[in-house]
Amino acid sequence: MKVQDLRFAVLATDVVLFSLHDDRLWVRLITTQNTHFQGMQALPGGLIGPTETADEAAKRHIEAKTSIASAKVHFEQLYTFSTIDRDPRGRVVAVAYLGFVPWERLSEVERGSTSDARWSPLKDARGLAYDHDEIVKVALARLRSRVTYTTLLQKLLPKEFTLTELEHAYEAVLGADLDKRNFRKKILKLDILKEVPNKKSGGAFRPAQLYRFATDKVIEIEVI
Amino acid sequence: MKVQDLRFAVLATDVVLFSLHDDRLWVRLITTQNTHFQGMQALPGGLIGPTETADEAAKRHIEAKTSIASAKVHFEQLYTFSTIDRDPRGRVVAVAYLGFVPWERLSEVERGSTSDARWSPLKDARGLAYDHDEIVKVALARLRSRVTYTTLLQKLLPKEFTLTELEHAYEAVLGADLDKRNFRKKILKLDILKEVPNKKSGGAFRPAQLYRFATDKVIEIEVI
DNA sequence: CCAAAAGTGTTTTTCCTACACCCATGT
DNA sequence: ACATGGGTGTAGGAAAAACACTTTTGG
Repeated sequence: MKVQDLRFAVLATDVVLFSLHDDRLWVRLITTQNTHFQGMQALPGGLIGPTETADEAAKRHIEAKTSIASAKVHFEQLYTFSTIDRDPRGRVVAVAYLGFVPWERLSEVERGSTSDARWSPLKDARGLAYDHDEIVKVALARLRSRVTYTTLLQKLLPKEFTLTELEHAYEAVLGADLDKRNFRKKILKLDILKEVPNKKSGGAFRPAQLYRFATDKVIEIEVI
Repeated sequence: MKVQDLRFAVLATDVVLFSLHDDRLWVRLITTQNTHFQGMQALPGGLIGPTETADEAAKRHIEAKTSIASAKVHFEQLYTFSTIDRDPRGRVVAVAYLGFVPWERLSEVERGSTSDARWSPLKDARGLAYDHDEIVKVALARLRSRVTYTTLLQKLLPKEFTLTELEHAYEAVLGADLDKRNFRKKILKLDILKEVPNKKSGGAFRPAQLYRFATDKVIEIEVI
């Protein structure tokens, strides 16, 4: 076997970029240029270059394909998909990533749609090109799992938030209702939140205390 | 950019193959052939071929490099390492796997050492070639984490085992002592074990009840 | 003063923890 | 009969679950 023959595969990355808005999970989708999947929706992604890591490629393609500043996005490696015929153009091995961005950090243009990219409610994100339905399925399972034993949700929330907003975030991701009083007792006892001086007066009702996470790092916690 | 330039990387797989024996974790190591790491120990692994998935390559190399039948091994994808200079020979992206094999299922030759391959206590597995120290570190963290919320340990135990053996397995992996009575109550309440009719009479003491896992599948459980 | 979400406490039940002795067997 | 690991119960404390009313604000 010649060295050239060893380099048979193209390396790519695909990103499942999540945001949380309107008590629902959203995913950023693009319109694929691949003629085999004419006009279909797909996950943003692209090739990994000779001088960059998979992480760097994921960040680069998020910027290029979805017009969202990658500095706002928290990335985690998800899984590597290496099925032989997953791309009809040839052998492409994809290192898939999870991305998380707080809706509140997005600019008007980043929230918007173009003919090339848009936010879609997660539950409508089906019928995607390639094996991207499968990737989204794995992504959601990983997200749900990690949310129960880490502080990953902070990457989907603004810096400051109310306990009700945090509870709704858990409910949206887990697809389950939580008891308000028990949730508050539990989350405060974990000692991962800091009260901030300000309150959020959102309308014709009592203003809510704002909190932030004590650290920017995603850490392991007791199970929610 | 020409198509040939896109195929710059060699794809490889490395396997952290664990076994449990003598109340300790062991890892299968090989002697690397790479001249840059002359005579050093490394994880078993090798190139991914044009007509196989990463999973298939991991299985193939475990057979070829460590003389252990891959049918006995439970594989899980660990992480993909894509640092640019991780292999001095050129760009190699490695899809790393965890492997688990019950010591009791190994044949005499599979348990043994050759000049090419051997079992090493996990805590002695340092100073490995490439970035394999790092891969082992990630592997142990993943193993410890998964053991607490899944039935993964079944892949390191024989089909039938006593509760004491199961407890010792948890203690070896987690590096912590557990209370015998509380452990038994907890694990039995989870309802994942089946009593089998036989007992294990190991010597000059009361024979122990044998159990097996109710299912071969690794499932999620409450935290141990 | 009304609508809307914020915020709070108690009781019951379940689970966790700590801890020590008798049992069945082989030699 | 003794040495060895197998096997069991209980009490006290902590955490989980279930559950409803008062507070604060804007309109």
